[in-house]
Order: sequence, then structure tokens, then C-alpha cells
Amino acid sequence: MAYHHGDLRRALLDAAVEMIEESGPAALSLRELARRAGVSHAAPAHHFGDKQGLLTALVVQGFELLGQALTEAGEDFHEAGLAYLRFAVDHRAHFEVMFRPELYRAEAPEVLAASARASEVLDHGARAAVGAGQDAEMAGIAAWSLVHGFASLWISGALPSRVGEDPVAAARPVVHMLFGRGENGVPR
Amino acid sequence: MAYHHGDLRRALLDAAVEMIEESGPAALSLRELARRAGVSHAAPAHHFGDKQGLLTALVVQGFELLGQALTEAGEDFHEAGLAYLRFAVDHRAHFEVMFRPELYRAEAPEVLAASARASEVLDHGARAAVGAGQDAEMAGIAAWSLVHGFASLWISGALPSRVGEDPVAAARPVVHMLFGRGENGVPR
DNA sequence: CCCCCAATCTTGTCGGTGACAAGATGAGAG
DNA sequence: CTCTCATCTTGTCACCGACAAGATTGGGGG
Repeated sequence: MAYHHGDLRRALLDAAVEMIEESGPAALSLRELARRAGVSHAAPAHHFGDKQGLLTALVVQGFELLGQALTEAGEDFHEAGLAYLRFAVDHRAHFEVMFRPELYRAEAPEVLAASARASEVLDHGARAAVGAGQDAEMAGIAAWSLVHGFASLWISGALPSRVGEDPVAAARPVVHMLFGRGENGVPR
Repeated sequence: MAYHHGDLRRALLDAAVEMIEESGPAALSLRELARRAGVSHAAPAHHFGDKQGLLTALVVQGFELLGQALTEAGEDFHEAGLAYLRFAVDHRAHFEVMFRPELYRAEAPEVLAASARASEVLDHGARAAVGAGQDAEMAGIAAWSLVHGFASLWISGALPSRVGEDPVAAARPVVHMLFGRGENGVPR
């Protein structure tokens, strides 16, 4: 066994994502993680310090991916909402940890920076959709709550099964209920 | 030390709620729980089998409380939404476990019964607000997503601090954004 | 070219935890 | 009064996270 793995840090993060997707963040075990990566049980500590450190790194990665996804979604606020949902579903592991601050070091500067960048994209979209003013803030929170709630409920399996298998398709009409269908705000 | 506690089951559930509110469901320890209740480390197992059993009991209690809160909120759909939020904030521990099915036995009959009863109340409210038809289902999901998302974001501390300290007051205008302010649905 | 140093990974250990087994206790039925 | 059984305790095991100390190796300075 080579002493120098090559890219153990990334391998551990990838394995962590896999394990969290299988059985949730609570069940994540650093030792099992090391086992999957083929290293000793203490190897992860070198790269991340402790479990919180690992999850902190995962969260930073998550906020970066989210910011990127929102940016790529472009100007349309509805599409940004659906991109948020797509991110949550496609990166369930990241998403589930990101909004559970007791699991990681939420006050770490890298986390604050990455999350600030992501929410800035969101804010910008809200202002573009509603126009400036006090309403923009509320509209942003409403839209964020809607897609975040839908994503959470979808992931937890709480939504009735007749909404179908594709969360984005199922969410589209729901997202359009907020702000009406263009007739009630959303100048585009 | 009395061998018969009297109402150990309830005492354990109460202590569990307290501990989860302090540091989340992941950090819950059955042994610390037993310590707080003043019993031996194996006493909880007798009442709940294992950790999942304890959380299952907690979730059943949670869905019962939620159904009750929604029922008491009455006919107004907006008020039901705010009652949902109030439940989430006032019973953070229950709420946090209820929507994390990997932590408990979601398929247990008591859980299914309690959750079915709660969502029936929600469904009834949605139909009353929007009228019958296919839209009622979507309206229900939209409203549920909105308040669930707001509650989750509030609890996780993700919302900007300028929304204030009272979640229900902060959410009221947000909830009213969906369905407009009575002019766009919500016949009452 | 070689050696040393520092980053990387391993081995060993400790206290804490969940689950299980076996035993002690006492409340209530008869 | 005694038996019975639900309730709780004691004891144990494997696993986990954190820490300490040691082994290995790649790369840069001599």
C-alpha cells in the first residue's frame, strides 16, 4: 500500500458524499470512510482534523456548487428556483449537511464566504424579478422558502407519490404559483 | 433509587426533546439520556427497544401535536400555514426528526397513522381554500413547501437576521404572497 | 548525487456509545 | 403470603472519534 495516496483528500470527500447519500449524515463514520478509501482509520484526521472539519469542507464544496448552479441558471427567476431544486436533488449529501449548522463549523471563514457568494446570486435574481424595494427581500425569501421546502420534502420522501418521479417537472407548476404566471409580477 | 420510576417513558421522551433542542438529533445519546433521567444506561432499551424506537415514539408524538395544531388553526388556510410554522419553531426537536426518516422507523403503523391524520387536515384546508380540482393538490403542495421551507431555513439560522426575532410575524407577509392577498384565489 | 526534512499515513490507545444478555427488584394478582 | 412478570440494573462486546507517537516517502538544499 502506497504511503502517498495521491489525492486522498478528494477521495475521502467523494466517499463521504457516497456514504451520506446512502444513509444520511448522522450515520457517517470516519473509520468506515477510511476503510472505503483503503487507508488507515486515522488518515482522515490528517486532512480534516476531525469529523466537523470533514463536513465543513463538504459544505464549502456544496455552497460553491450551488452558487455555480444558480449562476448558470441565468436571469429567469423561476429557472433559478428550479436550479436550486435540481442542486438539492443531484447533490443530496451536500444539501443535507449545508442546512444543519450543528454538524460543521458554520462560522469558518471559507463557509461564510462561499455561502455569502451563493446567496448574493439569489438576492440579485430576486431584485431582478420583482424590481427594487422592500418587496424584493420578501419575494426572495418566499421563493427561497418555496423551493427549499419542496426540495426538503421531496428528499425526505414526504410528498405524495402521485407527484411523479421527476422533482423538477413536479415543481414547475408549483413554482409558477408564486408570483402568478407572469401576470402578477415577474416582468421577465 | 426506586426501581420503578413511575413514568420513565414520558420522562425519557421529555429529556430527549430537551437534548435534541440543545444539540440536534445526531448528538442524542441514550446513555446521557438515561443519566439525565437518573436511571441505568440500559433502562431506555426496555421502553423503546433501541434508538430508532425512541425516535419513532418521538415522531408519533410530533405528528399528533402537528395534527392538533393544524386542527385548532381552523379554516383559514393562511392561519394553518402559520400554525405549521409555529409548531416547527415551538417543537423544534420533533420537527427536526419527523422529516428525517432514516433516523426512525417511518414505516411503523403508528407513524403512518399519525402522519396520515396530519396531512389529511392539510389536504382538507387546501381544498377549502382553492376549491376542488387538480389545482387544490398543487396549491396544497405549494403552501406546504412554502411554510416548511421557511420553517427549515429559520431553524437552521439561514435567513438573514433582519427578518426579526419572531418567525410567525416575519412569515405572515411571505405566506400572503402565495395566492395573492385574497384577490387571486383564496375565496375564503 | 545524496541526505535530510516535512508532509503524509500507520499503529496503538482511551473514553464513550449502542446493543444485547443475564440477573435483581418490587408491584399487584390470586 | 407467594408467585409472576413488567421494570430496571449490571456486565460485556464491538465500534467509534480523538489523540499520541512512530513509520514512510518524496522533494529540495547541500
